[in-house]
Amino acid sequence: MLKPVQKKSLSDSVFEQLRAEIISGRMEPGSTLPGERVLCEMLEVNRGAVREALKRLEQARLVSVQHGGSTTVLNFRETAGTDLLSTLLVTPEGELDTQVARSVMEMRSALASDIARLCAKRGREVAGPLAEVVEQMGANRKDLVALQALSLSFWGLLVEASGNVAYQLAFNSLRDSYARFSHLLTRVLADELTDLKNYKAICEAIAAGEAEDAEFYSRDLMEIGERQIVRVLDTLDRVKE
Amino acid sequence: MLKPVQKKSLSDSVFEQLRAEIISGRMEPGSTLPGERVLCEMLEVNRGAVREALKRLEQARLVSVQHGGSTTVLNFRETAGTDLLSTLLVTPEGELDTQVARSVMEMRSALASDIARLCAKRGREVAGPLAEVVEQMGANRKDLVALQALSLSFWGLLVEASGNVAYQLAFNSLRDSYARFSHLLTRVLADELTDLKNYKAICEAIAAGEAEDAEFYSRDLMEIGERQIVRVLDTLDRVKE
DNA sequence: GCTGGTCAACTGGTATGACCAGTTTGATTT
DNA sequence: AAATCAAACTGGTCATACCAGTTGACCAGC
Repeated sequence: MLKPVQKKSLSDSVFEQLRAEIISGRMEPGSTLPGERVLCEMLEVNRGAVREALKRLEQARLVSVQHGGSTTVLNFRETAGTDLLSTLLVTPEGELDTQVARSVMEMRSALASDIARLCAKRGREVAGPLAEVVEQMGANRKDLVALQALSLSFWGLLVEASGNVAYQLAFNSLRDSYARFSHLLTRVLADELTDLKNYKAICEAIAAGEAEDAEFYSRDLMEIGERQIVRVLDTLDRVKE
Repeated sequence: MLKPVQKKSLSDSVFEQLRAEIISGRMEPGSTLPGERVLCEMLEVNRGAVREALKRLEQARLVSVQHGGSTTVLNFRETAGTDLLSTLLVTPEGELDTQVARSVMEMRSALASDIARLCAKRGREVAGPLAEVVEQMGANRKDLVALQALSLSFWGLLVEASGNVAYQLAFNSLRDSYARFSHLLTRVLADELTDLKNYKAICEAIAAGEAEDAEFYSRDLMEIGERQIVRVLDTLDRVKE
């Protein structure tokens, strides 16, 4: 399968470079960035490119820039939003950050169960489309990659029907993080993806408006995958020592 | 109390204007934005300002711009991160969006209980500083505004000690949303803020490493505030009809 | 009739150099 | 020592030119 080649603009490169410096900690929170004109020289680009990159960093809450003053590095852990997760998931060395991965899995479990609960409470109309997805999962029970996509659809429907935008936005960030490593997780999540019984149970609980059941089965389902992934992460950590 | 006046740059204004158009739905997802040069004319600013604003919109995942092609509006509900919450909390008319507020409160409850649980599991060393905050809360039990700040410190410590970056980043967005209306919530949250017994119970559960207790008391505490706020939100909705 | 090439007219991306507007600094004045 | 003020920073705005992808109409050539 061929993928579209990714093309980066200058300001994108500048942005990524500065972001890496900040996230890695090489630029400490509170320290000041070089002036725009200096950055131009160092990076050998024009000032417009630098400014566009700085605006993006500001939007991501990684830096704070003030007219006349200087641009300072923020403590992103205390300011950034969840959209930074997919970036944090990759260490400066390009490897998977296991601690961040654990965080993502924990959040996934917590959100999923509450999403299902809310859905049973006030989004029962989604049970129909949901059942269709589960049916397709049944038809593709041997194709893990297809199941991955269907599972994402399943939870996408659920989170939308939950009527909770906060969860939806957090879900977006989790999904983006997931996308970065989905190919590695296909097999690790096999048990969860093929647990059709649980998907159906969630579906039925929502259709029946049984919030507690929906919450219970979701938590159960999530814990299956979380357990497996944590096991892999623990192994990874042990190997690296 | 005087507050520093906020000074907006041109690109900030452009950004906010376009963001409002997108969030309000006046610009539909999938539709294309006018070209940069056209925007310049319409907004009467130079192209640099427009481009900086577009970069920020891109970073916030509200639009997608491609070289040579056109700039299209994204469905922010399916792409943005939690940092958009504080913006969504205010309707185009400048009022509080009660549905978003409910979402925020629900997420708060879900996160808080899991944060406390994780803290008891692997962040017990925070019990000391935590106890200090609780002690200060006791000393200021009559000053609701002080209690608000201390409560934020309490949860800030907790989320940091939980060792879960995903929760920390989500917490940042919740905190920002909260900040916008904290003055209105001072009295509504009075019962929660003065429930010292519960704060202490959480504190002790964490010190003892009792994850289930920490989770239970947190959920209990959050539900106090959530119940009150939901009651107010329901009233607001009823009045507006 | 289809494929593939070419070209013009879009779109956004980069570059430059000037100037405006706040902030900081430090020498000067009181 | 404290207040003052002007240079020398910093970022913000601007106009203009040109580079670089994208699109679609058009036109060979098989």
